[in-house]
Amino acid sequence: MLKHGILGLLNYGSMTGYEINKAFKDSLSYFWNAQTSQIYRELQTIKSNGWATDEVVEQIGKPDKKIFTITESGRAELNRWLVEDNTEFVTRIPILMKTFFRGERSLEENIAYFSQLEDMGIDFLTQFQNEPPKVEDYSKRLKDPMNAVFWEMTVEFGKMYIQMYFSWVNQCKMRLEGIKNGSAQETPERQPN
Amino acid sequence: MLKHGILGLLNYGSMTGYEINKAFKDSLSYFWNAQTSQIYRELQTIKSNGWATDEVVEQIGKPDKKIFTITESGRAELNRWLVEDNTEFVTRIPILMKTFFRGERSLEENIAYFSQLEDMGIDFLTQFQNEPPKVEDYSKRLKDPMNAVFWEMTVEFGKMYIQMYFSWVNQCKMRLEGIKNGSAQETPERQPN
DNA sequence: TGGGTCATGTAACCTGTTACATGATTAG
DNA sequence: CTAATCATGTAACAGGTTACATGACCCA
Repeated sequence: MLKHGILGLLNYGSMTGYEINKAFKDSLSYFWNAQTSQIYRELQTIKSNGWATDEVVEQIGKPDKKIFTITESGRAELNRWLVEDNTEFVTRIPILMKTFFRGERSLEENIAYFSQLEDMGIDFLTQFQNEPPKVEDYSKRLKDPMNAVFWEMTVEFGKMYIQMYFSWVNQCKMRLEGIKNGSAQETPERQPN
Repeated sequence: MLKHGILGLLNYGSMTGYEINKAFKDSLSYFWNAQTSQIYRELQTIKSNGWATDEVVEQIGKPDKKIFTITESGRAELNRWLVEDNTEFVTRIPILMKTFFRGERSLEENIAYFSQLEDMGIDFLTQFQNEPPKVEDYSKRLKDPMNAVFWEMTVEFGKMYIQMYFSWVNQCKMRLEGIKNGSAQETPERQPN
């Protein structure tokens, strides 16, 4: 998956590991985390699979750099992956894993927990609004405006997700507050379907 | 994370690896995939960390089974994890990774792609409605009704997520259909903020 | 006689995380 | 003088995936 993300970026134009890392942070990091070390490792694999070639360029006043260029075989692999029909719907959501077992802690602590989740969402949103995904810079060379349509779609997903997330968090918080204030119908003894 | 999920289940009552696997499929699998082999491996680690003990029980007409029981130290670890404040907001979403690079393919193919995403959502929803998360069975021994509140919250998240997902997919599909039918304002040349 | 349930895993590989390492240039 | 930017990674470990292996019992 990460391999194919890198391949996709290289398809926009030749880049160094450093640039890929930045491009990643500026766009894909909103829904996919990748460590710098992992990117360099994947580049090795990509090269040894023949999906890209590299060229070392010496620089004055700066460290040497290694520019990766996608090959025909790499482009074929990218397209194979794009067309392949195996993406799974289920995504690991760490927040839900924790929420699931929260019955173990006190009511007050759990109300605070949801406030904390709310804060996390706000932090993400702030970051998202201050430094919105900006792949545009990396693809000036790409004349095809269709790419931008898909970038926007992933951004749109992000916006809708955050909105949904906030309403979920608030709903959970309100429910716990209802229980705290002793409204009996909030505790599920025989909840309706 | 998986370790702590298993620990959480063991906290509801002693179980074999087989039962944990089933409990997982019936509840946590809606937001966390785990292979059977992985569960057995994690149980080894859990045991060697002293978070659970095991007891082999011979059976007639059935294979022997190994019942795991959470220890005080395991319960402490579960609570440490629950209280710990390190859950990251960003989740890897494979579907977005693919969508991001879809500009590479044709319009028609991309419209079909979103139909396919829609079908995936429908499949998930069907499965979700036919066999809804049912942890209840595994926790009859737990008198505390508070647990169910949190289980329901994760189910609620799932419902809201699917809804959001469907409206995103349809919105994307409609946008592509708009482009296909030649409405110029859909192609982003200078899109507004 | 064929498929489902019960019940255990191992081995190899791939992917992700954490910690460490180096060092010059440039802008404030 | 200090922090950021540029630019490369390695090593070790943790977590996830795929393939394989075994075998009895029960129900239709």
